[in-house]
Amino acid sequence: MSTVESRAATIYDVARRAGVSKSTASRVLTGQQRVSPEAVEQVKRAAVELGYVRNPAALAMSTSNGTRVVIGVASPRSQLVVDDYLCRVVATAARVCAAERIGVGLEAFALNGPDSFDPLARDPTVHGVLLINTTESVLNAVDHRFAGRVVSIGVGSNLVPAIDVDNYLGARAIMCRLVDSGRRRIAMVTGPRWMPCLDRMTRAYTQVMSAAGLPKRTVVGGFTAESGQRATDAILRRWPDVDAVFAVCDATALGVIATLRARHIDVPGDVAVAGFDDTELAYYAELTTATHPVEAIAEAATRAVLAARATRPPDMYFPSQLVARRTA
Amino acid sequence: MSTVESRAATIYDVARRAGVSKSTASRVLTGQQRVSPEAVEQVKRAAVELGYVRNPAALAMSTSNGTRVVIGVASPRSQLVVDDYLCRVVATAARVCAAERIGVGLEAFALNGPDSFDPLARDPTVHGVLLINTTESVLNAVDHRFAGRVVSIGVGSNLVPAIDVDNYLGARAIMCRLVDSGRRRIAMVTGPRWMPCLDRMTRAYTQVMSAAGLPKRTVVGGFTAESGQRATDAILRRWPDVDAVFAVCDATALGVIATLRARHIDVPGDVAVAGFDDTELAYYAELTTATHPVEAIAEAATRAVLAARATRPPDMYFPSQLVARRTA
DNA sequence: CTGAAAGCGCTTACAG
DNA sequence: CTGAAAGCGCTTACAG
Repeated sequence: MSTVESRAATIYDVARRAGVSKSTASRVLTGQQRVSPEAVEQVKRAAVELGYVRNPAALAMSTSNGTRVVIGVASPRSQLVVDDYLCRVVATAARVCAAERIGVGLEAFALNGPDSFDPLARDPTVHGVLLINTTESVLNAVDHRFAGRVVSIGVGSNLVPAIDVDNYLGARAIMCRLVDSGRRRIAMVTGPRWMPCLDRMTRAYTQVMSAAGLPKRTVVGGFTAESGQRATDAILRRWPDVDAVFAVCDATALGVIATLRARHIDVPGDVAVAGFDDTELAYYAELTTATHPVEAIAEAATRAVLAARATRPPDMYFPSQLVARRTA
Repeated sequence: MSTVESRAATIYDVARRAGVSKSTASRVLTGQQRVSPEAVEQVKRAAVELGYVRNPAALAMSTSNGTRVVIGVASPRSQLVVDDYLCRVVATAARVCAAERIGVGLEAFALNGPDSFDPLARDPTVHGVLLINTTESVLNAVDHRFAGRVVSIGVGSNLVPAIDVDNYLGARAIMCRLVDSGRRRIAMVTGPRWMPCLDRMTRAYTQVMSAAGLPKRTVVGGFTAESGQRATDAILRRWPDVDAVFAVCDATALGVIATLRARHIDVPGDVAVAGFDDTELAYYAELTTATHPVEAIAEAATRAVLAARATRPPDMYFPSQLVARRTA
């Protein structure tokens, strides 16, 4: 339908075609009240016919709307580690934002300090923020002016909605499978202590173990195979009778398996191992795990930020399904 | 050094601090001639002291500079398939662009037709384009006005520089290893026919085979394990005596290995298998492969697009190293 | 070499 | 309910 022009249609083109002023066209397009039904009708039609998409650069100039959605990754030493998970979030956001001609940026910021959010808050090019690996300290630093334009893929706050995987129920499903299949001396490899979105998984572990009258055994890990290796060393040293290990992510679980097998401990014969995320690696390693719909989460979070509603959107937790394979 | 303000510094702030006009400040900041050394000095200092980063939204308004770098993925049926590789490119671009407050977008566009580039060319929010999986037809559609602002991660053209892995030498190294280790009936699983950046790999295969006086055997594959499975079926049907398979990517090679082993064909005893990319999966599968420095390539390509030089940058081919493991 | 002015596309008080 | 005008931050002819 859109006419082929040498340049994209502007609001001026739309207004002229609809026979109204720029102001009226703008009111219609921004969905304001106080416009006659006819004007609404004309403008909307003109916009469709011209294939109009508003220029976010111009919007950013007149409001402080911003031209980009920043993916803000909280990390110690504010150094950016780009793993698989983060890549998928960024790519999804870039795809979703493209339809509105908004760009995506990727930045690390400091874990602590009340000013951690300042650079973003002061940057007029920032339309909204997707928080990754949030901490309470970061959440507290979020400016009120950002309400409705920040969401957290992780834990939320009064101001910031959480949109994340339901890793509590996912972890529960895994733990129940371990217990139901007769495992009793189950250790858990957690993530870094400062990452509160993993607390839900630790809670699931603790509750299932308590309910079954079993002793809790946790060690701190990271998101890498190497951390799984170190964790396994620690577990075997402290609890040589361990008969199952549950790790917060697949990469770690793979490191656990490799270390166990290197010590001639059979998986799953001697020790069952389960991860979380259901990555491609897990499929090849026949690893028991739980799904993590990263793209769906990232898309929902991005849309929430783009919408920039005045009110805080509700939290959303995406279901995680148990994927039973050979290792547990 | 930068003073903490409630808003980011504008060029007006810089000009005032330097004691010159906005125009002069702009000339200095854009690196034009015709400015006194003193003015240059003052303005530069003021910019540093204020932590000035120019607002790309405003730039985009006055020039047609654009606020985002679009990652344009050519694909049949213009449907976007986001794989690992693409994710890494997007995340890298998003990280590099963030420093200049530019955003990144991810879009698919049609493989054919002289108009495929039009929507991008007409969009004033587009600062530059990173082409992925380019074809000649797409390259021909690139507008002259985009010279210096498009680079191709793949094949290039007169107008568009290529920045990519040197998959010719990488493939050669793999082929030489296969031949040197005594393999003689070597099949190659190529990529989709329309993807010209893979021609360099096919050429390496052909040349090594010719030089060794061996017969060429190629089948078409994709970038997935399933395509490796189908390719293996075809290879075993046509050349049951095959003793090595070289696939254009690790995912395909893994599919090849799985299929061979399912048929009780030993890898590497009966058939050696090699891939390309050196992904994490390859490490776990002990797959012989060649490195593919995706992040370095994406960073170089992004910087070239951001620089937006008037002249076409030179082509760049990043070296690929052989990674010898168990499968070949 | 330098400044005042116009303009990019949009929104939003301000008058009607 | 509607239009004319100002303004967001920048660059670039246009005069000096």
